[in-house]
Amino acid sequence: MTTPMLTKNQSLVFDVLTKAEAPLSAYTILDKLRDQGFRAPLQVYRALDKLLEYGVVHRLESINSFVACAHPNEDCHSHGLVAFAICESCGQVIEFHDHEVDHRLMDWLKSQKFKAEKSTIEIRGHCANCAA
Amino acid sequence: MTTPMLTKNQSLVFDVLTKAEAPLSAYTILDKLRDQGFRAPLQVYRALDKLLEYGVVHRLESINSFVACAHPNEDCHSHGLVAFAICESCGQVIEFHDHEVDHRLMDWLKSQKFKAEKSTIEIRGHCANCAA
DNA sequence: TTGCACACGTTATAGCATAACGCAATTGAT
DNA sequence: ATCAATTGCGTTATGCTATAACGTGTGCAA
Repeated sequence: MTTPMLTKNQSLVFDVLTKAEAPLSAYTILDKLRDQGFRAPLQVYRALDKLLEYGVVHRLESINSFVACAHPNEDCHSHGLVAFAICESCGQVIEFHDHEVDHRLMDWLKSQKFKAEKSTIEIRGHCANCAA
Repeated sequence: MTTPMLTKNQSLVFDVLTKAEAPLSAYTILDKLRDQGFRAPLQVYRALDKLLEYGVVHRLESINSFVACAHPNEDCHSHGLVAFAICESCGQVIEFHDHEVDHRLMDWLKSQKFKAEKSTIEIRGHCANCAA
């Protein structure tokens, strides 16, 4: 998918996520945008829905947060599954794509005649810097 | 880990999950246990915490729900990562363990010097019965 | 110009999870 | 025996996450 022009709200939310060094919750984004006129959660969630649809933002299900895609110029939908390593100390996220893992999972799903639509692969732990 | 004797509350919660045909949210479990004297969410969450710790229950992060482990006699901690295929129509969950996927992910994590602690692999879509 | 699609704003509400308090039972070391 | 530590439990209150439902304005195509 090619990313359309972003609306004002979408741009604001995307900028906040791009500048952040760690994933942000929707409510944290809201707080960061109060000065630009944001007042309600829906303003954030609606922008996020679109950004997710465009593939420029990822949702981290295990921590109810959102990050900008680490591969801005590629198409996240085209390189298959995305995996995340999430540091529980510093919050940093490493994004990663692997065709081997993809294929293996897809083969299994196929053997079960399961039609995959969305996937979540998240590993929580400690990054190189934070691991004592 | 060997599973210790379950307390009354833990047994009640575990039974509900075992009998369920689909994952249940904590609040759904609460409602099903009101007749046995459950009154507050914490009663459910505390039991769930222990059952998760013992490895007899899994949490599905992407749908905020819980399922009994599909491999009651094995030790879920010993066979590494667990993956789930979750049907968005009927709610059915297929649980699955694959060493290939494990190793591939673990190798990558190692290359990043990332110390993994918890993992989430969840695929949402439609099962064989529900896929039109 | 009418109808449609879409983004937006607002209020209210639903759904998920935990903090903080106190009590009771158990265990185990001294 | 007794004291301290641990664990489970019950309750109230609260906080965080997400969406429903309503109405407005704008742009564009038939």
